[in-house]
Amino acid sequence: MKDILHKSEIKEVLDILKKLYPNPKSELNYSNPFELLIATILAAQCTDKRVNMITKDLFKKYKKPEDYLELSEEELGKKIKSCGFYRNKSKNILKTCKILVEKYGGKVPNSREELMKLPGVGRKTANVVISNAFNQDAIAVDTHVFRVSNRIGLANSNDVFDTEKDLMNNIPKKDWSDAHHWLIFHGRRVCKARRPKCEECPLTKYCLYYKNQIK
DNA sequence: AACTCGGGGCA
DNA sequence: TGCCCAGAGTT
Repeated sequence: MKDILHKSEIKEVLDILKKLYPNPKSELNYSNPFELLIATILAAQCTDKRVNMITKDLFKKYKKPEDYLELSEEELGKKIKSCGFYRNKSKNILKTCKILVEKYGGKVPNSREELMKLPGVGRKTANVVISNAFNQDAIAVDTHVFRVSNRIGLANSNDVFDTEKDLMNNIPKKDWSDAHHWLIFHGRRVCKARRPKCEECPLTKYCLYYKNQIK
């Protein structure tokens, strides 16, 4: 028996989140699959605003995978330094670009399986790319989406894959993209990993985590 | 399952 | 100063 809210409660929760975060558009709104891929790799453990600062400059000169092959790890590392973990990210991006050129003709593959073979691309990044750039059914589960959705009862699993399935079952498809951002915003501002601000949260009426806490 | 990578924003 | 951050790879 899964500890998940009823359909009617889920609808109310989503309505509350919608009002709470009326403008859920991410800073990472790249239409180009390649730029979306690079921006999402950079976004690991880093806010979208900072990634946007980096890519705004980076993408002026480096638009295609081929463009990156002339860069050394040190050179690219310097350009992306402010987003953190820059040595790993630089190395992975250069390897990924090399693979994109040599194996995929400079294009970004459109399947999760192929994307996850690329260095620096895990399930979350792959899901971001296929859902946003290739219009496929997927919900990218990052730490915020995972924590918040499992706390309030939109999902019930300690596994990312099952959380994805729960969310896709419980949220209407038209809301997937927005709900992804609602959960992230709420996770950052209110439903934080440590010291969640339940006293400010309009979802406590429904929240299973809150109900378990107060007794 | 635990560890590593990390500069920068903010209290 | 210390805490925290739109993950992924390695051991």
